[in-house]
Amino acid sequence: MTSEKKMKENDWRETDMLPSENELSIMYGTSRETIRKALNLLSQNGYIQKVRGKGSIILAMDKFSFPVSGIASFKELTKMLDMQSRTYVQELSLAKADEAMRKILDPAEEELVWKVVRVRELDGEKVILDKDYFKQGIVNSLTKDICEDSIYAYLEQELHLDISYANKEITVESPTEEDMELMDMTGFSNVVVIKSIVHLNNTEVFQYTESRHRPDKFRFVDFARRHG
Amino acid sequence: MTSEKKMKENDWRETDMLPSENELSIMYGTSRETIRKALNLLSQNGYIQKVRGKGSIILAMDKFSFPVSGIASFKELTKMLDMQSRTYVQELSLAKADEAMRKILDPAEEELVWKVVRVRELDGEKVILDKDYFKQGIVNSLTKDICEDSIYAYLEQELHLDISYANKEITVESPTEEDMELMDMTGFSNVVVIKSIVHLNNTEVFQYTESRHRPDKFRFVDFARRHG
DNA sequence: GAGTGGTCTAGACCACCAT
DNA sequence: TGGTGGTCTAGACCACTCA
Repeated sequence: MTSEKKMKENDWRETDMLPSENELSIMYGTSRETIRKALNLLSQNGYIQKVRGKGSIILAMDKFSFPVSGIASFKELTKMLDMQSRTYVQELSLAKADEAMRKILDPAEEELVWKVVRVRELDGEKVILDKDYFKQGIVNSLTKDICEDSIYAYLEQELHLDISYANKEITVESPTEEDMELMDMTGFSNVVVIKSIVHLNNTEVFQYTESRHRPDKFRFVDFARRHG
Repeated sequence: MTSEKKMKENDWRETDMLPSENELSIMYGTSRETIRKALNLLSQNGYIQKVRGKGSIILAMDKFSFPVSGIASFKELTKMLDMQSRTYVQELSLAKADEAMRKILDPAEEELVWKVVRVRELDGEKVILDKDYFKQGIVNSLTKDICEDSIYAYLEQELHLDISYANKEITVESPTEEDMELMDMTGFSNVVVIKSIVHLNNTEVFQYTESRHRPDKFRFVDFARRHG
């Protein structure tokens, strides 16, 4: 376990100021540079704010806000929000990549691509349509049970895939016929579309995802800091 | 100038692999830890991908993608995208904060709040409505000329404000009467609303902004890495 | 002036990747 | 096995804040 992780475990929320970096390095029996790396992580994740000459301020956290910006799975999110949810697997197929998918996933010659279409029900309403595409060279087998549970848990815990980062794009579009068919769209004339290209640790693209949300159920929150 | 900045200036785009950290530390005559801090910045900003045991991979950048995630001003964005743009100052007033603004900005007793409403025209269409609120204790004076040019350039270069970070929320809402009045909304039944609370370096809130976009002109791109 | 965070150093050990 | 990035150290100097 790294020192960064050790730091995170402790709770200083009672006060509004962290001990100084020198004090912390003594308290944790580690060097100041190591403490600084840990504090920078906390700062980047929006927990503290460092001010030169003064110290590190603990930021008030809204417990009901959560970062959607990271690579979080649907199952985690509903759990966190304590929502009634169900997942319906609409399609699970393995086929040759079409032109668009070939451009994005760049599969090997003769390599097939998984297509998973899932409908998410929140509090009794079908409000999210997830379309995932995986390269078979990386995800060899996939079952309906896995798709109904959590694909990401399977990829990370069973296949031990080293998932690295995603390029994301959020836009607002008109609903397609598929959207209107599979989601409860009466009274809504737009969908929010989140397109992600997910990379492995070696930068190889292995997944493309299109998550289509009914606009009233969409919310994007960003608390992350950009600079130290 | 810090070493991090020195590093960024150089262009290694021709190849697809960076020299090793040891080589770089010799080339730049600096320590490996310093090189590592610079590379971590590049990694967090999506320019490179570090792989243990191998090296640092230079990621292909789409020149037409740009991060909206940071605190970027409208003027910078239109310049970057080379778009025809105009800004109309619809309202510039100084008044007591109402209930909602008091909760967000937490002004001092008797402190007034600037309200700026601006309409953004892109390629001849009014598609963005920006509503900004500033505490007068921090922004003493504000003119129509400043609002038509760039408020942020004024705040940073003239007032030397130390702007730190913003909490952002993106949702999709129904247009208000004001939206329909001030923007070209015919044929559109939603607006994308980006709400930001902007903090100074000492964590004090000094600005609240609501940026309301016609959905066809909204696009949010995120290339930033979450972990090293 | 004492204390704070910001930056940098020269060296060390480790886990991982390639050959 | 040699090279790579990941982590950590003990010390240094600086810019800034506050009493």
